[in-house]
Amino acid sequence: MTDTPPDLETAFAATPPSPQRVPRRKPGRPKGISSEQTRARILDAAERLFADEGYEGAALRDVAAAAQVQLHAVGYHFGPKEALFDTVVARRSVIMTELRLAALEAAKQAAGSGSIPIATLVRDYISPFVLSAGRGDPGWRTYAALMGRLANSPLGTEIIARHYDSTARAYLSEFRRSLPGVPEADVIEGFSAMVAAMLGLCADTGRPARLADEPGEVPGPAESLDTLVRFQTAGFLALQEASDDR
Amino acid sequence: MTDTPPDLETAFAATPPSPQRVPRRKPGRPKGISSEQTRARILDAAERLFADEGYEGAALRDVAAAAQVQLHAVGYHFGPKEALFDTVVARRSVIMTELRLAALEAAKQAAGSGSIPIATLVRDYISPFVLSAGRGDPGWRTYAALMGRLANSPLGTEIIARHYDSTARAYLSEFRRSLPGVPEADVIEGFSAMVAAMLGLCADTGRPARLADEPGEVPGPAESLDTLVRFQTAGFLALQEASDDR
DNA sequence: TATTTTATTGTACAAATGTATAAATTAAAA
DNA sequence: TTTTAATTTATACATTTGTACAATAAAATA
Repeated sequence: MTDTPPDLETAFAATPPSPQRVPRRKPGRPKGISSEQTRARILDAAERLFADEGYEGAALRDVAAAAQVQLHAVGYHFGPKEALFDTVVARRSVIMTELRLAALEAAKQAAGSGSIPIATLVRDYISPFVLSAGRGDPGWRTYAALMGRLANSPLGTEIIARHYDSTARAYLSEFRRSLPGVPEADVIEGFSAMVAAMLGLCADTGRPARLADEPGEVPGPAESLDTLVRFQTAGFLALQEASDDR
Repeated sequence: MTDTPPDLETAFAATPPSPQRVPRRKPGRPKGISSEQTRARILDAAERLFADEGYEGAALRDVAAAAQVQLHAVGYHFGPKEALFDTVVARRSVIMTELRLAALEAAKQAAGSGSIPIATLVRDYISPFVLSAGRGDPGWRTYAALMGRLANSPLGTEIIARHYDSTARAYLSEFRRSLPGVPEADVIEGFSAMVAAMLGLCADTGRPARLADEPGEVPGPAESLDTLVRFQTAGFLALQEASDDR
C-alpha cells in the first residue's frame, strides 16, 4: 500500500516562487514613484502567490521579491500578513459588488412590480465574475483562482462572508421572490450550487481539459457562460416544479 | 480604505492546534499495539489538520501531537509530508471509487442496451459522497471538507486527478451516451458544476446557515441530497434541450 | 536461543518565516 | 526655509518547520 505513483513528485514540486533579485536602490523615499504604484505591485504579487500557494504557503518574502520590493515594504503598507490577505480580497470585491448590485437594480426596474426572471438573476450574478475572469486580464484571472481556492476553506469562508455575503443576501431575496413556494433552504442550496459551479469554472484548474477526449475543444470561462447560465437556471426552475407538485 | 472590520481578527485567530501532551512511554516497540492502529491514528489526525489548516498550514508536529505519537513516527510510517498527504486522500478514495463503480455497473445492467437516465447517473455519482459525509461518521465529514478544500487548488487538482479522474471518465462516458447531441465540452462543464456543488455542500462551511433568515431550518448534507440531485439533473437535461433546439 | 527486523522515544539542525528595529532619503507642510 | 511625515533599504531575531540521526525495546525469524 501507499505505493507512490510516478507523478506524485511532480505534483508537489511546485513553482520555485521566482526568487527574483530586487534591484539595488538608494534607501529613502524614491523620486518619481508614487506609493500607490508600490501598493498595487505588492497586491498584484500577493494575489498571485496566495492563489498559487495558499494563505499559509505564500511567504511574504516571495511576495516582496515578486513585487520588486524590499520585505519590509509589505509590512509597512499593509501591516501583518492577515491584513494583506484581506486587502487583496477586498480590492476587487468592491468592484464585483458594484457590478452585481447595479445589475440587480436594473433588473428590478425592468421587472416593475413583478418578479425578476430566474435566468436574469443567474446571469446577473454570475456574469460579472465569469467575464472578468474570462477576458484577458491576468489580474482578474488570478483573483478568480484565489476565490475558488477560498471557497471551501474555513478561513476563506470568513473572508467571503465579510466581503460577499451582503450582496448574496440581496440576490437571495430576489431569488425567493421569483421562486414562490420553494423552501428557503432549497433556494439557498441552489444558490450555493450556482456559486460553487461559477468558482469551479473560473478557477481554471485544467481538469475539464484533462477529462475531455479532445482537450482542444474545451472552451474558456467566458465562452462557457451561456451554458453555465442555462444549466443553473434549469436547476432553480426544477426546484420550483418540485414544490408545485407537492 | 483597508479599514479592518472588527471580526477580521477572529477570522484569522485559528484553532491553536491542541498541543496535547504526548504521554511518556518507553522507547522501543510497544507491547500490545499493532502498527496499523498507530498508522490509522496518524492518518485521522492528518486528515483533520489538512482539512482545517490546509496542506502548508498543517504542521507535522501538530499531526503527531493530535495522534498522540512522537514526531518521528509520522515520517517513519509515511515518509515525507507529501506522501502522508497523498495517503490521506488515497485511503478513502478507494472506498469512494468502489461504491461509485459498483453503482455504475448496476445501472448499466438495469439499462440493458439503452442509456442510463440522467437522474440515475447524477444520484449514483453524488450519493456515496454526500451520504458518507452526511451520516454521523466524523472521519468522512472531515474527508469531505478536505476534498472541498482541494477542489480548486493547483496541488489539490493534481491529487484529485490521480485518485478520481478515472472514475470521473467512466461516468462521463455514460453521461455522453445519455445526452446524445450535446457537445462534449458542455457535458464536462455540467459534470464539473455537479462536482463543485457536491463538494461545496459537503464541505460544510456554514455559509448556507449564515445566509438564511432562519438558520435553524438549513438541513445537513444528507437531507439535501434529493434537492441536489433534482437541481443537477435538470441542469443536464437543459443542455440536451438547448442542443435539440439548434 | 540468537539474530534480525520493526516500531518507538528523544534530540538535533539547518532552512524558512513573520515581525521588529535602525537608518537613510525624499516629499510635504509650517 | 525649517520641520515633520512618508517611504524605502538594510539588518536582526525568535519561532516554527521538515527532516535526519542515535538509542532502545519488543516482535519476528532463523
